[in-house]
Amino acid sequence: MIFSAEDPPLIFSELALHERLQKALDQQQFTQATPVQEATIPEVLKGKDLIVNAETGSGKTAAFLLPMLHHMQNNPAPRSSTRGLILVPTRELARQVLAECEKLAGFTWLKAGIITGGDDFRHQVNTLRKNPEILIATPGRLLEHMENSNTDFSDLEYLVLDEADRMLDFGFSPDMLKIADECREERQTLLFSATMKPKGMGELIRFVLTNPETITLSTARDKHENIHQQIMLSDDNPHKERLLSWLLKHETFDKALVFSNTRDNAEHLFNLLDRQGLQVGVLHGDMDHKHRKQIMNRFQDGQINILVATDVAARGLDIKGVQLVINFDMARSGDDYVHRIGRTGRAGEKGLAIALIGPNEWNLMSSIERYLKTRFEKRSIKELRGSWKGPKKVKASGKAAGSKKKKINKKDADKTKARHRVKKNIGKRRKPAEASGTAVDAGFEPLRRKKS
DNA sequence: AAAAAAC
Repeated sequence: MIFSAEDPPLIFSELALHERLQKALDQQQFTQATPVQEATIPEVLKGKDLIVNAETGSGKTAAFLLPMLHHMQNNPAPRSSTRGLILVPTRELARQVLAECEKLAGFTWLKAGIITGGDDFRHQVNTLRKNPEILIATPGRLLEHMENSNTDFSDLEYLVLDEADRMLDFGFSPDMLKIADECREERQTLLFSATMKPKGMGELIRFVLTNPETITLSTARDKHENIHQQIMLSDDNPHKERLLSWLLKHETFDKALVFSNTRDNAEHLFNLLDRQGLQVGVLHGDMDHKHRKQIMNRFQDGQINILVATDVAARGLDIKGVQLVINFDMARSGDDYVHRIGRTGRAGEKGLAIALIGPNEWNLMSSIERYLKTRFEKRSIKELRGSWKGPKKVKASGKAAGSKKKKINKKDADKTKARHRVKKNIGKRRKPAEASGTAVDAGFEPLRRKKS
């Protein structure tokens, strides 16, 4: 099923949600449902298993919270154990989902609890004893509680995987399978992401879901119309650092998010910008939980306006005022890139995303361009212009290619590349189907040669 | 090759 955002918007009251939920929506002045909410809420209420694809910042969280809360509010089950379990990939995202849940459920008696690493274990045992209807959790700590028999999912009605492709990838899938195995079989399972590719994970999905319906909202990764995307070619990291400082000092933004591919480099960039007197913080998985919380709070309420982070901050986080995203290192895949830049341009706002591209990131960048079916705008800063102008033009078939004057018509060049790519892909499709799984998952991988 | 998620 494919929905278009061009249909007239639906007013929340038409969904006939429970009056106490409607009251919370009114209070927060949410009058119109977003397209993903409009498409998903009725289907969840019908009891279907769903795979939902919708772009970053389109309102997916409320799309699963509202129908869950509505159903629970209309069907009280005071003696039931956990009724809804929501799994997310990071602690920060868990806190955010909890906050949204508490807001929407504010006029009901429904309760939500949070179970993540880093927080006090015994305190969480107490939370679980109170038996809230909804649990929001990261997999690792939840499994510990499960092993200690602190949980009971034998009555579970809803299992939700937020950032579902991430939750089912290699890093998380063993934990996910263990958790899903303990959940009541007659439950309803909902998968949400901006970059979900059901074909790439057939077996996992069959294990977790029953007769799922797929809902795909248009423009998941095709358009990103409200995010202006640019690249800057850079010689090396020192050059990138000069570009970074320049951008942070000359661009106008309320908040900026800078992505680095490693924790070490995130720390390094933080120190660099901090020494320059910028209001900056850093976030990565090697920091203790208290510090992580503190930095997030400070970024949220504007005490710092620049956050340097690893991919811990790439998915799901909804921080008001992030108008600039800088990829100091290019994202490792097209999907990672989509999630990173999706921290800006949320809920119809405008945003700017700039990737600094070093000589060894050229191939990565162009494979992401092909994956997104887009061409990034090249930008350079006069005062900081580097010497590297991109890769040397490679000749097509041994004919003269040395002359720099000879410019290839851009459209022709694109066509040539497209043909080349199609041929490669045809070759791949003829291979046995088992190869397709990993190839599709990685985002840009289909365009790369396999390592035999 | 590397981020995240457990203690």
